[in-house]
Amino acid sequence: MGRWEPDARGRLEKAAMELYVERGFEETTVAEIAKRAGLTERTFFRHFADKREVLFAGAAMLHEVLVRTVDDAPPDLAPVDAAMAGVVAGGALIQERRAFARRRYEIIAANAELQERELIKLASLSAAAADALRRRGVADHAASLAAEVAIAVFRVAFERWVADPVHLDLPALMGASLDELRTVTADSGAGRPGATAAS
Amino acid sequence: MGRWEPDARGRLEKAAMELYVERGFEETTVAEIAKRAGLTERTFFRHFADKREVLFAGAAMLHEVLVRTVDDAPPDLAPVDAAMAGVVAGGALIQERRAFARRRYEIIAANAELQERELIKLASLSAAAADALRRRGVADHAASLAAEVAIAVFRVAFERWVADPVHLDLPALMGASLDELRTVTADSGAGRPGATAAS
DNA sequence: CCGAGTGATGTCATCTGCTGACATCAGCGT
DNA sequence: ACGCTGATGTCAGCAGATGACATCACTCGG
Repeated sequence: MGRWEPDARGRLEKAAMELYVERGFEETTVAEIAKRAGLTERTFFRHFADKREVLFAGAAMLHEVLVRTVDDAPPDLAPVDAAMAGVVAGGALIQERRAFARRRYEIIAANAELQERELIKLASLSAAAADALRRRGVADHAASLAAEVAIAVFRVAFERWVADPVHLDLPALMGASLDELRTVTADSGAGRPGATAAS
Repeated sequence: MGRWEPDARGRLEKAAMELYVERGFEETTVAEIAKRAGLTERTFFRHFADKREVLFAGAAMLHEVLVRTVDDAPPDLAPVDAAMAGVVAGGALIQERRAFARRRYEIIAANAELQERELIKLASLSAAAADALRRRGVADHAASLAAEVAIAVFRVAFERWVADPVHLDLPALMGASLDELRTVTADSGAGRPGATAAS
């Protein structure tokens, strides 16, 4: 038996989630989290860079899956479709943790600081996807744009998914959102692919 | 003559910008800013919600111009084009403060906390643009998507603009980026507007 | 079996961002 | 002249975050 109870990090994560739900993020102090986990404040900060990070540590897996999927996508897949494959894979992952994802979303939606952190995580996902596309030979700006589009679709689809208890299939919602984006984005003088009029 | 030197807020802003440039954002304390402005720490927080907000207070104008432009755009303009008109107007505004915009960008680029704030400001811009589009009768999700696309174009074009001293015309870069996005987004089986294969 | 080293944790001290409560005082209107 | 208002100052205090150092079970070489 160890000197300490095992899985300190896990206990901290659990305690933090509970408290964030019970009384809100701002109203929860790190000292309280640590106490509930049977640890000290100092130890909390050894496991998580800051109070917010508890909710985002798991995002590393998302990052990894997204990048790997883009890397492994068929080489002839168009940039946007490759990026979409990545976010769809991420969506599948999220769907597996449906209950957790929704609780987490609620917490984040209730606090501006957390939304900031969420946005920068999404931005870093976008950057990673863009890098992966460049690795496939996609030109610089095209890669950024395709990645931004995919993440935008991800974001919009995810919001639809959390908001609507009927829509169970996040990847499907992403596909639908991409279709919609293509319709919306299509040049108003339709049928002229490539052309544009940015006035 | 007043009891105090005039324009306390302006002095704080100036002092903060100077110090952020001189020694970096993190390394600057609010007490130092206040001291340089001839005021107290407490007064700083009466003018700015937090240490970061100094760099973002001016964004209100951008917000306003963007929304007004979308509202005033010809009613028959396609959603994406209306949103683009908004961000292009914003781009023109930024271009007028070219030197400031670049200094500010440097400061923000050097600090993660500031990037978080920047992202949430952009997100709120996107939300505002989407609302304006809905006011024009654009459907819910289409509005979100068109706004997200416009902001993505804004972001990418802005990065090109700051990075490259040769490209002086931000609005033009935005137009070009939109074209590129349309090319990238276009269905790979080109010429079939509306169709897709999100496999 | 022992002693040195390691790694996770605890303890303590300190900074800094931020906030509430209350005091101060010039200028303004009546 | 009087009181109100609004911008500022003063003071006290909490919470997040970090550095320095102590502790102690566990491990591994001898």
